Amino acid sequence: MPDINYTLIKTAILEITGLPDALLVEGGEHADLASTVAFSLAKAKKQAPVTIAQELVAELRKRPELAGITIEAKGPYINFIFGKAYVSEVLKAAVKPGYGNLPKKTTRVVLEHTSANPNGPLHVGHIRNSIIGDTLARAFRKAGYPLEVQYYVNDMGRQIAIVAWGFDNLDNKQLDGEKEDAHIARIYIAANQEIQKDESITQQVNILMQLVENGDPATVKKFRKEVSRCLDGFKVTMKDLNVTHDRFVWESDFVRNGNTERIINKLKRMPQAHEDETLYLDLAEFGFENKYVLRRSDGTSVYAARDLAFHAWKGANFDRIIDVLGADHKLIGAQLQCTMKILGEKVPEIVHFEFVSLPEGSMSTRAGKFVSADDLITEIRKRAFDEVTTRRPELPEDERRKIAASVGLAAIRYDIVKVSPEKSTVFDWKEALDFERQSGPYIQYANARACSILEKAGPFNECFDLETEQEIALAKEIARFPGIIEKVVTELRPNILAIYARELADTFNTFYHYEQVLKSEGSIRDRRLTLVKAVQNTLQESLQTLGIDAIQSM
RNA sequence: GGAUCCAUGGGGUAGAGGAUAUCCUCUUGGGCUUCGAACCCAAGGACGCGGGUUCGAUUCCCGCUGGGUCCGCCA
Repeated sequence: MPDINYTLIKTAILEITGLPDALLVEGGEHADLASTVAFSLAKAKKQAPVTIAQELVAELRKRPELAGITIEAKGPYINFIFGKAYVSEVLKAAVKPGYGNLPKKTTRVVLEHTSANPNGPLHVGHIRNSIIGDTLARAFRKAGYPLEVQYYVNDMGRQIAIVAWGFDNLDNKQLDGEKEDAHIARIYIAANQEIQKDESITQQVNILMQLVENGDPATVKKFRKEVSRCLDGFKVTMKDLNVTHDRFVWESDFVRNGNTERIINKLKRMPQAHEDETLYLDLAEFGFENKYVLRRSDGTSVYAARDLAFHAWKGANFDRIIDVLGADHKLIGAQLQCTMKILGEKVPEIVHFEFVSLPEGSMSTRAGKFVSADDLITEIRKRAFDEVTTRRPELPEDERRKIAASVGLAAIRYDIVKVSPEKSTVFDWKEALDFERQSGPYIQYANARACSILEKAGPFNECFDLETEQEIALAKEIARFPGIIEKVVTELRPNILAIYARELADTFNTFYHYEQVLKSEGSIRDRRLTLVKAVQNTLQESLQTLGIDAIQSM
């Protein structure tokens, strides 16, 4: 949404009509902006909306500040079409590096994402979290926010105790070429099978959990070793996905440094607190029917208590807290928010995404039912390499491998980020491996094509005066980019950027097929090259914000 | 049982209180001695059901149906 024109038009309508809302809507193919105020004035003025629209247009046209905008009534709609000066301004901004960067902010943001339990490799559900989180992180940085991205390491949960038990009691050899996280999953799955057979093992696991909570050095060391190994595996996967964290925060630190105990003591004094065998909060007055347990009868803290301590710490160090969590965390997320609020602490904003399941049902690390992100990455690179080899047989192999890695990454990230977080999805190998058409590679291709034109063109004089319908349509699409970045960070919906990037590529492809660039001459060639430069820059900025390589050749 | 999210062409998806509902796939028909066909153009096909709010609802509210998720001294 073009800010200056939007504001001018809105102000003018409000002044003329005296209404509280200018009822501005997207003009679609009719206009750049439209207003439906004529409808709402109809009853008060006792006139037909069509008549009112015509009168308003006459008034609006008298306004000097709207001189550059074509204003016309079409039936009851008032349409605004922006002029050439506007388009020139857009182009001038869009050819510059960093187009779409928003003014620097001072609000310190902390964003937590992925935070998968270190008991097995990241699977295709976890990476939905990673990719939504990482894309949001990139958008926040582009929007000018100082940002820290954190991974919360759950290193003292029951699953880790089960892993530790498995390493102590089962055949724990790492297989040849087996990645650390895959190794841990294998032991974890085996240990769970043993527990199924022999319930007394649960008792041994409980003891391990008590030991770790009390800081028994040997047990702490054991837990930490396996958790670190698993994280090493995660880091490889995340590097392949171009996902980065600034800091890994360990859950056990919040027990060790006393923060958990401190927040529990504070919570004990709350009217909602109850202490019998366990310590829990009754949040019924806020609509939660179950107990919010903080401490077990054996005195150990549960996840919720440590999570509260973690969030209190985040609140002390940052102005805005954002967590990316799966739909399974909706209830505990809401309880966390509720508790932080009654404590008078900063309340985190939570971005929930719905589950990724397999055609045969839900994924489960414990049951060994999952598709690992590593397998997906391996497969897609293989396919991308074949595709690159078919299209570009003349390139040396290492270059084809590099392109395949970028294309594969684009396919995975785009496929995941393009879908609204609130939609649950079913993982499908065939669709995941299809990187053609409505995909990341499609957008990369548009960028590569624009790069190729610019390279062939050589030096040219920038010209910002566009003429044809296709040129102007493309410039207006380019104009939307900064507003898209703004929208992503205010609505916390990275899919908006994914859809925009695809639409920009669509518009460029249509332009490309309608208008000659290199074969045109003089100022026509100059202005079209300028436009190609602007769209290339915008595609590149969009792709980079999506965490996708804007490769120049593919 | 309670809570919560989702429901758009055959399949997958976007969108928004307003003008002819987006894109991919699919089917059919066109376009490469070309600025890169991982592309473009044309045609076909969809807002689950019932109420309500509104000048106007596919979009907001309620109910129903179907599906996901959650309701543990797990995390």
